[in-house]
Amino acid sequence: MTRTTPTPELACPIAPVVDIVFSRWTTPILWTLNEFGRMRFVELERRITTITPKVLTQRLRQLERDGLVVRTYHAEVPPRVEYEISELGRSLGPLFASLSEWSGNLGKVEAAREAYDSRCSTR
Amino acid sequence: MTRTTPTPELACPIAPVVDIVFSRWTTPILWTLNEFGRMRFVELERRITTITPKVLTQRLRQLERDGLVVRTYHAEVPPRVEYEISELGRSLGPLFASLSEWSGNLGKVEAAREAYDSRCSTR
DNA sequence: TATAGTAGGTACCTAGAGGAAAGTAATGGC
DNA sequence: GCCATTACTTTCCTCTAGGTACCTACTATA
Repeated sequence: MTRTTPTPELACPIAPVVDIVFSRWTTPILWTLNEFGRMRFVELERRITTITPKVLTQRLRQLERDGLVVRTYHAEVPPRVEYEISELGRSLGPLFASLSEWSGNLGKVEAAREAYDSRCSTR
Repeated sequence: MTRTTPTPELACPIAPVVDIVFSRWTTPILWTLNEFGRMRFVELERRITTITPKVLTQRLRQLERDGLVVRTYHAEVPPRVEYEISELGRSLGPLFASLSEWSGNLGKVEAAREAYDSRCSTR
């Protein structure tokens, strides 16, 4: 988790970024906050329908620690907590846009898979 | 693995791309092949120093199936296999460049972490 | 004869991410 | 008195990516 020395596989300079930004749940959370703005815990939970509260809390804490998300706690009667993307997080916007654009190629990936699978099953 | 129906968390349109391209080892493999061109198995193994042959094979097979990497087998005396990035894989180039650029922000992430940790330990 | 090199395959194990379900504190509404 | 709501926390369990270690076939070279 805490890598003090850059590990050798990081001869690849983008691996650390992937580590921080792109995992199963951090990506949907960041994308949602970037797309729809400030939001409460339950609202996030409802948008990212399949996430469990435990995991949502874990990922949000991690993203807050990494400075990508800002958490605001309002000590009210039913507690109210708001999450929003930080300035640093917002700087990922163009990246998300590129990814969104590249997702147009998912059809090609699917086609490649089918071709590969039929090549293997027929022989 | 084989998601026939788009799962609900994929209300986030970039999650599937992340699934295919960004994991611990697929990223360094794709980046290396994109950066240094066609390469043999052992050469990849040596560049990505900490990967084990088992995992390298697994990831290469997956990337080949997804159409991102092309494998060429030469039935020679000591067998020779070459891997290169496909055209589809090459289309990830700009993305990698953006990521590489964003990695300049890793210092900010580290600073945010230290700030967060000191905030928690002092109270 | 033995060793090294290539491109893997196989069996077994561990760690960490994530899922399920229930609990918690505080209080307003019925 | 009881339930609902919010934002979690806790416990327990599963599943899979990845690691370790060893094996394979084939041959050139020392």
